[in-house]
Amino acid sequence: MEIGDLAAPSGVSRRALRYYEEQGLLSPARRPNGYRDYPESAVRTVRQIQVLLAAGLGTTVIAEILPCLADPTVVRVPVCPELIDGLGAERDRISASVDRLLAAREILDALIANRDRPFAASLADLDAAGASA
Amino acid sequence: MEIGDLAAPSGVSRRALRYYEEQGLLSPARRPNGYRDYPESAVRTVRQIQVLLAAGLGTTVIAEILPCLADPTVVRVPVCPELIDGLGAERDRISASVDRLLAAREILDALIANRDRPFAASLADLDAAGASA
DNA sequence: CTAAGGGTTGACGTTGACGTGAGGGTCAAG
DNA sequence: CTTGACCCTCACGTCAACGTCAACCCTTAG
Repeated sequence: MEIGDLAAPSGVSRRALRYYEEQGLLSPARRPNGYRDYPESAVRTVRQIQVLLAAGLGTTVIAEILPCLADPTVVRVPVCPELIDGLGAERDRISASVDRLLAAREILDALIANRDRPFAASLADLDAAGASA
Repeated sequence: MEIGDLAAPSGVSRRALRYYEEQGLLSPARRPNGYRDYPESAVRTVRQIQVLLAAGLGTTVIAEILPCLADPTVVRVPVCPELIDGLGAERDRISASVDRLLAAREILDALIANRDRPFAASLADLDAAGASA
């Protein structure tokens, strides 16, 4: 499939796809005319990339773990060595982010719900989240 | 309290505090010598800012909702008008972010745990998260 | 007096994931 | 054979939340 066929349904821009390739996240084949030729599996890969990017992972880390996620039916995990430790750190970062996101959501919920009443509970939640950060 | 007294325990840099002021998030008084003079309540406010920033809210939005969070014991919510709708949108964004973060964490967990076994369940989770995005 | 360690205001640099043209091939349709 | 819709490769622009450096002032300890 060409870049447009991949971009449209994925909701990701062509520019982003070229950027992903530039960063080593995708390596589409090339047609004789130079056009990029993506396999069907690229759709899934792009979704993986999007999720990991949204989780705050950089393209370089994603480039490292993408091989471990590729073609699960065919290939085995290529034994990522000490990379695992880095992933643990990333995992912790994500967990912390989730906590802060939830705390922020509580604040917003309080603001939305109690549009003209005071709210002390949300501030307590805030302290809890702040202490964990 | 001076800027250093606020920065140190809050874990936020002096530069950040000046930036917050520049963005209208903080308005410390000034000593005769020009030094910023923060009230004790600024500690709490800074934590609020940090949480909301970490939630992906911009400084402009935070500047709008901070008055609604200030001095809950003294002031009442100043009736934020249609701002509430924007907050609802932010809330939804946060919820979506949480979903994606959890999906990403599942991927990482699968990678960490099954360091040499395949993993199909995490890919299903990925599809679910990708569909909601 | 002087050095150390605060503070102040600019103002430019950074980082990451792209946006946005510029300038130019390719290809099926009319 | 030209129009229009794709594609390509540079390559600079953007945006946000600061980092960093410069050049300067204020204050306290020795």
